Amino acid sequence: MSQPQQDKTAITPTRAQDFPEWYQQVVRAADLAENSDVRGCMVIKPWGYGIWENMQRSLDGMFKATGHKNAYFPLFIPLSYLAKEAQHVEGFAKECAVVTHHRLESDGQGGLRPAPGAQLTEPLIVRPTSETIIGASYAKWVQSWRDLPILINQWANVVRWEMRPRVFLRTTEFLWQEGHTAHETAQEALGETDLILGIYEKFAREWLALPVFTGEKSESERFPGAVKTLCIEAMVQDRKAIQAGTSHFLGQNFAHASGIKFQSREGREEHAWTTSWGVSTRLIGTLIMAHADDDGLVLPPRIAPSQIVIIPVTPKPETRDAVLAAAEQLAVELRAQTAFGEKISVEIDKRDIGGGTKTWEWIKKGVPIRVELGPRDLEKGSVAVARRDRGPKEKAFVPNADFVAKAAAILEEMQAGLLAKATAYRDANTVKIDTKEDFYAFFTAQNSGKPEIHGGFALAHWNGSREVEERIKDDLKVTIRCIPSAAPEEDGKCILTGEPSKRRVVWAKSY
RNA sequence: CGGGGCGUAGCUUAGCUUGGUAGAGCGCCUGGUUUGGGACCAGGAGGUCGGAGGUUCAAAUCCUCUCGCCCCGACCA
Repeated sequence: MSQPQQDKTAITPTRAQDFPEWYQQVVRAADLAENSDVRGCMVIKPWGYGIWENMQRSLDGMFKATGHKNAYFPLFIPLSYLAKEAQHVEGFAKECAVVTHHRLESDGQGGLRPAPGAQLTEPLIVRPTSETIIGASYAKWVQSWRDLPILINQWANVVRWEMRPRVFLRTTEFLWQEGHTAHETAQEALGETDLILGIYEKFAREWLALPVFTGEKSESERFPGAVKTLCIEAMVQDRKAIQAGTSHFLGQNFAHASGIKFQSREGREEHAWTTSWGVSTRLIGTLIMAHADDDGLVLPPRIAPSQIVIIPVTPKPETRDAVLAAAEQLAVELRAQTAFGEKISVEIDKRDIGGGTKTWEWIKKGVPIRVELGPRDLEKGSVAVARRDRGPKEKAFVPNADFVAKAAAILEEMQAGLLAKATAYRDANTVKIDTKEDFYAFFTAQNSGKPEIHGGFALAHWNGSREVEERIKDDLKVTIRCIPSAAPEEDGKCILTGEPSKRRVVWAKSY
């Protein structure tokens, strides 16, 4: 049966029909990334990588502004380093790629095999995270309290051999930044952990248009080896939670493991207090699931690789050159405008393909503003402006100069609109729950065979025990996403045991 | 690693039960007609049917082994 035109969506299935499949289709339709021949490893295509570059640039600026510097440490970590921190080994040993040889030889059948004579005396692991190898350097660098703090970040790739990969959300190799700092006192290190969490929260809100809960992880969700893990948690459109960034206070655990010692102001030998923190290409997956719709990606203007695309309409060869020249001129004028404190980014799509196809490609890629410019517009001195936060057919004909003058304001309005929409959605699906029955009902789908979108964030009391968490996880696959830092103290009863509790925590199903 | 499923053109796949040597749609290329719009018509390129072995006059199809991928669980930025 053919669908009426207005019901047709660019992405099938829709979010409501099959959210995970919709996600995959958006990644493909927006030309962000594709699976490679290597299991769990993706190829990030230019449009996807452009988003990552913008994320890098913005975050990097904020790290630098708070005194951090970039450096780079090895991809390979000696196996023995990982073993230095007990919790850390337990957390990562199961998912490590291991390098055992340094040479290949012919296997006599036209193929290659690792040369038996070229076995490494100590295997190397491909970093799943760099605490241990960076710690080894810090141990050499730090002698005195005067050498502290060390505030370093690195942009790198890491490998975690996960069981079930999913593009951007959980890939075997992923790109991230990992900050590693060492401090003289616990208090200073805790301050660093908070500072970074604040940067992550600000970045999520102001750049990604994502409202997030900030808070601390419960013991069972903590980073392996950390004393305290802070996080930002976002809600996406299937109402699940996604951990979008973490900032860990590592106490002296890794300093002991790596031997980061210094002589204090009092002349005593002490271990440094360290932190580590990171966000990854998972943020791109988060962005997609939070903002995209049934016509494809919707990009917050502040993070879009191109904020405006100009689509020249060239129906007749005789007007083609004039239209292209006008498009170039419009691009120059727009690029002179400033939005969010930076030059507006503009792209002209001159490809020789059908106009409709071209328009839909840009809708699916989520470019914030599409501008059509054709011969009739030239005569009238106007352009046709379409916004990604409005319907695909909706366009406004505005005088050229007016559009140039208003472009920045439109982009900023769209950015604010996306945040408002995401916040309203998050708030509408965040509920206080006080009884076990309500809690279980909230997280149980009506249709168990093919669960519909359900649940959300539940703010509920908890007795603080690991047993309750595990019970709820086993029953419902629901976990504590964070113990929110902003939540006021409030007397209540644990959702499961009825024991007294001082504070509500955030529960949700998660990615 | 347990339990299911699947590997046929760039993508989605038909054919396999009942062996006779490969078909479609989309995409791609060329030409034409269109053109404020995901258009239409015509022609064309592209496949050692995941790999190896076996049965047979003959294998995408039957048998054995092997590799890879997807889904469901435990784990995770």
